[in-house]
Amino acid sequence: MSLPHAILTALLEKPSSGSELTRRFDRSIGYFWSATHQQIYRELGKLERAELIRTLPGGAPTRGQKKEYEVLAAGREELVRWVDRREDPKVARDPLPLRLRAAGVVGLGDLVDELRRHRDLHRDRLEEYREFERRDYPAEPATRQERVQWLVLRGGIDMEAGWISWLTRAVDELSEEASGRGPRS
Amino acid sequence: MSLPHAILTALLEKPSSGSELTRRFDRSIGYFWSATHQQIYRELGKLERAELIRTLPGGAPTRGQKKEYEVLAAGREELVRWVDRREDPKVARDPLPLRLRAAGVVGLGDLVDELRRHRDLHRDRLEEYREFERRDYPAEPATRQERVQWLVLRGGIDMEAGWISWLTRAVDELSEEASGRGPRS
DNA sequence: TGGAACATGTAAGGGGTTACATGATTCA
DNA sequence: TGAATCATGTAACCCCTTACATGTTCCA
Repeated sequence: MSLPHAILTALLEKPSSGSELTRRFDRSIGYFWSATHQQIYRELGKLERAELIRTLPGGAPTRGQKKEYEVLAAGREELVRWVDRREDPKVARDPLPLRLRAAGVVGLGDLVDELRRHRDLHRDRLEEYREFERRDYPAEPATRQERVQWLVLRGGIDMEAGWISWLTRAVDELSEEASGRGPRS
Repeated sequence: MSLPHAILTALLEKPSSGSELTRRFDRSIGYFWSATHQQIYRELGKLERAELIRTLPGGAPTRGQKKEYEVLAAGREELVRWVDRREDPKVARDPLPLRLRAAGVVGLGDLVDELRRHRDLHRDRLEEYREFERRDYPAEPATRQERVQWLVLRGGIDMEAGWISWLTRAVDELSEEASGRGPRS
């Protein structure tokens, strides 16, 4: 039940249409959640039927026209309840370590190359996040909202750095084994 | 499509029944994937119908009796294909940073306490993983399978350490704000 | 005016979560 | 023999993913 609350948060930060929300999920919210436009439109419909959000007056009723939404008081109250809820951490879910473990049984194949590729993709993402940080938080943030958004961004940065560190070690140890000629790359 | 392959891996490592698999998922495989017994039984049925696994001869046909499965050649081949597949990294999905971001808009409430609670839970899990490491890998592992399993475990350890580091920083910065009296705890 | 890009929406299929059900085993 | 536990299994619901569909706006 995180998507509706992520949408409520985004709409409180700034009233938006479905396509704008999709773009914002690809960017700042995407550090820890992703959503396709289909999910977002379906969820917007649900939230509107539940009277937690409404379309801004003057919204076009037809298909293909932008429809802007804003959060109603009931929506904000629901979000407060969600923030204050006690909820245990979920186990991370990532196929790559699983594939590595499978490779321990059936052989490495080209998996070390795949690990290198992932390491490089994470490096790219890390660089992108660091660029966001330089651009959006050049100085100590003033408001609580900015400080919290910065914290979340640094969570994304730490996460990417962690992956890179682990993948580097894995590539290092496994390429020794694969080649017998010492680490590559 | 990771669960069936996680099950194939586990069964190759050691033929097991559904309940045994459930316990093994709670332990070593669970660093990066979790599954309930319902998921596992459903998936075992699918894998058996697809003739990727079979019940060991002498398995009891009735309900309530243990049924041990082993992997067939086709199952191993499917696992090899999965390991060699090229698949991009997924975005992490975690509600806690989202809740933090929501708190930036609607107010912190008791969220800092919740962050402390999560930090402590991650500390417990980290300690548990480190205990596994001490117990299961006291010396340099000899086989590829052991080295890979150790790498996966260290991935879990790194991940937990990353969470603890981030949560500590978040608690530190936000408790200053919440109290105005400097960091607590 | 016609094609490309944009915006919203529908539908199908699969995985995950939760609640519940049934047979077997164990043991007081 | 009856309750507790174990092992397997069924069912319902919701979210996520992918493919596809329809209307609008922009612009060469």
